[in-house]
Amino acid sequence: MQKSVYKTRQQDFLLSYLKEMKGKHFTAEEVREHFESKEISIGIATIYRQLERLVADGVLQKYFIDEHSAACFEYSGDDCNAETPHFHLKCEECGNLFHLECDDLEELTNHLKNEHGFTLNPYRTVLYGICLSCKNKKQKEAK
Amino acid sequence: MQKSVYKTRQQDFLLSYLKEMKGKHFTAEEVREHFESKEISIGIATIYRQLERLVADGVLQKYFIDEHSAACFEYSGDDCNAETPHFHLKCEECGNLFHLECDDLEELTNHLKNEHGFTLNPYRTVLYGICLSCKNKKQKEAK
DNA sequence: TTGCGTGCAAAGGTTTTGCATGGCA
DNA sequence: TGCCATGCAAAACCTTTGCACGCAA
Repeated sequence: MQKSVYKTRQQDFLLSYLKEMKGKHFTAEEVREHFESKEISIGIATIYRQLERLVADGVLQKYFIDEHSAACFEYSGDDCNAETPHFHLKCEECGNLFHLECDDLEELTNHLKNEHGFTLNPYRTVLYGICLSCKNKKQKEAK
Repeated sequence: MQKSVYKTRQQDFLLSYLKEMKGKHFTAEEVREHFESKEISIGIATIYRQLERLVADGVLQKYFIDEHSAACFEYSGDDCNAETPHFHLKCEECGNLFHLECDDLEELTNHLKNEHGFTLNPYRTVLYGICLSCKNKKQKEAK
């Protein structure tokens, strides 16, 4: 997918909404609902096409939280590296999504790059596990 | 989903196949094809139901490699911790999947646990990024 | 005027579900 | 015999695609 040649009403609406949602994640369906509630009509196919284009441009990040539910998108600005990237921690128990600042995990990124030649994409990566409160809950139950 | 109450022919076939596939990953469809080629008929619904049950039991791990393609399953034995767990590295460029031994990333696991109270599930986690050969390829192209 | 972007509806692929049947205990 | 597991087909779900039309440049 390449950059758009024409500017359209829909693109403007979309982009301004995405910027508004910076730091939050959303699905294609949620975008559609947002505009529906504002009585702005944008076809779902257009939304998918535009989101996909923005992902290709690197303006938008795409990742999956729940297996086989809708894809999540997140606005990360025009230049990923200028922003503070973060990892996503997903609790398998309660389903909550935590954002983890990249600083903490720079080691990981560097380790992968230096030792394994693997350039990690923190945006797309979701770390699964159990969060603290759920772990505590589980331990109590076990007693 | 709870443990099965009755033992069935299909469960036996499935489990022995899964053990055979230890360390490799497979989709529900691939399981179906395997048995079809052996002229053993197991309905796809049964396969999904059994796989899901085994995931709940912790015997099987489930993760997604490609966004919105089929889920991957992987047999990890009766006790995850007794085995050598590994992470999955997925190259966004060539699509290859690399297995990464846990030893290397124990630091990460410990860091998350100690600093953030997050107990990582390495099996389910897929780290996305660019592998070395793809990175080299890209740099050549850029010249 | 040219051809890209849009919208609709249909199709696509994976997974889940309802319901009748088969088979384990 | 009672009830769980199975199989089939249909449905559900998210996403992509074909095609005609509208609109930006």
